[in-house]
Amino acid sequence: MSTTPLAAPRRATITDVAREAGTGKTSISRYLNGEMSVLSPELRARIEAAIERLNYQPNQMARGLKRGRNRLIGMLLADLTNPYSVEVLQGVEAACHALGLMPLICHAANEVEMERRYLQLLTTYRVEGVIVNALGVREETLRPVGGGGIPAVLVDRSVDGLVADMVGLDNRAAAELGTRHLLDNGFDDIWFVVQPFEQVSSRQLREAAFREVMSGAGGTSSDARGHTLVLNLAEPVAVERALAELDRAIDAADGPGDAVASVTGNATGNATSSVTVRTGGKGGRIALFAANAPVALCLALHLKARYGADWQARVALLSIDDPEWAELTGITAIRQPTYEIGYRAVEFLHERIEGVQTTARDCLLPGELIVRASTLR
Amino acid sequence: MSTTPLAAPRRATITDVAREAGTGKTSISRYLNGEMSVLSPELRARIEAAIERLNYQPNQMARGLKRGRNRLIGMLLADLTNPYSVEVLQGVEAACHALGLMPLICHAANEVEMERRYLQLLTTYRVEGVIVNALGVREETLRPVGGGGIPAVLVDRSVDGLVADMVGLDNRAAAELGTRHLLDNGFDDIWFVVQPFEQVSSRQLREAAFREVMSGAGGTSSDARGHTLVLNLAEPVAVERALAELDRAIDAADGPGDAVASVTGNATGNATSSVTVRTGGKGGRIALFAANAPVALCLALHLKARYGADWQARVALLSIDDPEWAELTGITAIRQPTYEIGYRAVEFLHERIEGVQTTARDCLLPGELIVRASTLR
DNA sequence: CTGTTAGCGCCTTCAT
DNA sequence: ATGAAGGCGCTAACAG
Repeated sequence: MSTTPLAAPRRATITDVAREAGTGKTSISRYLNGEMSVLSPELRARIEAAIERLNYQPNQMARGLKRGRNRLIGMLLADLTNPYSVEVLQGVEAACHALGLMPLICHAANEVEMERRYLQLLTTYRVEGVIVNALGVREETLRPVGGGGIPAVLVDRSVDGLVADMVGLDNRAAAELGTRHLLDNGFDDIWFVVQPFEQVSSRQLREAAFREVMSGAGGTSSDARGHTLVLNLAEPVAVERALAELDRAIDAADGPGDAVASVTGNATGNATSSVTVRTGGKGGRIALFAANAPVALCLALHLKARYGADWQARVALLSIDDPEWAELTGITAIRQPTYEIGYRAVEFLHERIEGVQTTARDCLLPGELIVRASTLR
Repeated sequence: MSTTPLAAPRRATITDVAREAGTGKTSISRYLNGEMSVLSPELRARIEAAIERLNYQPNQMARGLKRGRNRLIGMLLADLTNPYSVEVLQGVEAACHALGLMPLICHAANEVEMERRYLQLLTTYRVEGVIVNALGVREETLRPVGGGGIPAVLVDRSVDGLVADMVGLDNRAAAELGTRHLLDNGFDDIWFVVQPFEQVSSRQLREAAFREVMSGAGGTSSDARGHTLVLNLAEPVAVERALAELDRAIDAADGPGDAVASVTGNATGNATSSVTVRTGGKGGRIALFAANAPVALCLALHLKARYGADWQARVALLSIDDPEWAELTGITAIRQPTYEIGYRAVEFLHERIEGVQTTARDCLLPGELIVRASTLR
């Protein structure tokens, strides 16, 4: 209704309130900090009124400066574009809310340089702790943080050389779960597709677990073959090359009866070639195991472009991460307990901030397999 | 390599640096603020060295307290789950980066109460301005902000009663673009599906523009029918009901030549069964115009569940917003210039912070139609 | 060119 | 139960 007044002179300070309430700053401060028991009901009422009248709101910065803690924590995200991040964030926010913390969210957009800058910026704002889910974090990058005295907890990936709490998916179990599912459903030619994993512990673990299960399966079941394909999403040409390799395998695997030889190598140039001989039947349908949602999306888009809307008839797709389009497209997925990951991360951090000195803890949460049409039969 | 030292005594202060450099705080301060021209090269070098040695990093909070500005701006998002928000955010971050601002990102998770709390919290941290993309913002909610003296710029929606800059999609043009596209491609039964739009200006505008075009079309072309369907995503039962209504329409419109009776009920048990007799030709295919991505996703999921993977053969889907799964599923979309929206918002805000006093400005950016298989033929 | 002196808004002894 | 004084880390006049 009424137009808001344009006059916005200057926010009331504690001094203003004191004057308005006819008392000293100390009492106001006490009121603000909830030390009610030490204030006469009378004074308390006056203060309350003054605050109301002046629409006073304490300046967090000033409080922080004085008491040394500003209730700010940093949350460094490598990639908000990844639904995983947003979901984790929800948990983080909920926990912060519950613990009276304010998360400073920083989005590095997959740029290592950004990560460094943000970390340094957070430090500059004297955040009380940091939750890190970054790409290029190396021990030295985090030095100003982990070492500099401000507590840090890692999400999804650990950083070697840096001892810190970390919380994330139980990668081994998840990769095993997925691989077994594929094997159990008769797929004997499985491609694990993952972004460059040398630097990222979670990817490493997933890939290793996949390989382990596959090699075990080789002995047990007929002769399942497992391949690892690296998909460097940041390098379009590398992606091209990797996908082409995949296409060859798919084409070769398709169709019944006749034997086909396929030579494959990985994208890093450090080619790991493998020769496989198919023996046919419907069972020849290849299965793709995407290490995370971005990879799965890339694969799905490519396959759809190449084989048409019906691409799933030729290839099965399973992904770690359960993005919103998974249900729509019918791919099976391993959903991460993202919300809880975020929540726990904050809890850990909070404990550290409160001075807990335990040795670094790891919290590995289980993933949930969501079977959809893609990997059945 | 080396384990990070656990000793993390206390961050160096400007005083420490001064002592270390054998000079006064003022010079340090000058150095920090880039007033190099006023420092002897010699002193400057000593300062540089001292800072390096102590790994000193100025305390932003303290600076902010003193100079009255902390370079912090608030960014209130109604729903980070909506890809739109994340994309806008990227623009915001880029702009902040360029302008030396630090965005404090707040995610209200579609809860009006949260929005209020965050707004108040931001105020408490003395942010210099706020970018608001909220759900339940009413003039009074923003009072502490817009009126309280701290500049605000609105994104995507305007708030009546509140005069402030706003930047967003040119909703009228976008809705027209989409509707015309549908009409041009022979669809004569179009459903505009939107979340409750009484409170949200952008939704209102889109719906109105849709209706306008449709009524115009009724006169010109044959006799196109336009419907508006409200989908309250927050109310599962309401969603059920709305989707059931849609199903009826789809069943009725479908199929060529021969008459077919189909009985349908929805899953809630609260069955709204309907017997329909199809009469039409291919032209009878209904088109759905989703007002944004969340709506489109909801529709797509439902349709897929009801009509199977081939649902697009029965219904065409066009959406404002171009989520990552749009390409995958082949629906046509109107992509918003999200990045630019975010970028401009920050620019506006920055100007306000710098004291620009112009009357409230609106910046309406055009959407881009991306035609895909769904709405062709 | 460089250092001294006051605060910014708040919390915290320490008296009263 | 209440208030006065000092200081958190930094900047901004003023002197030298």
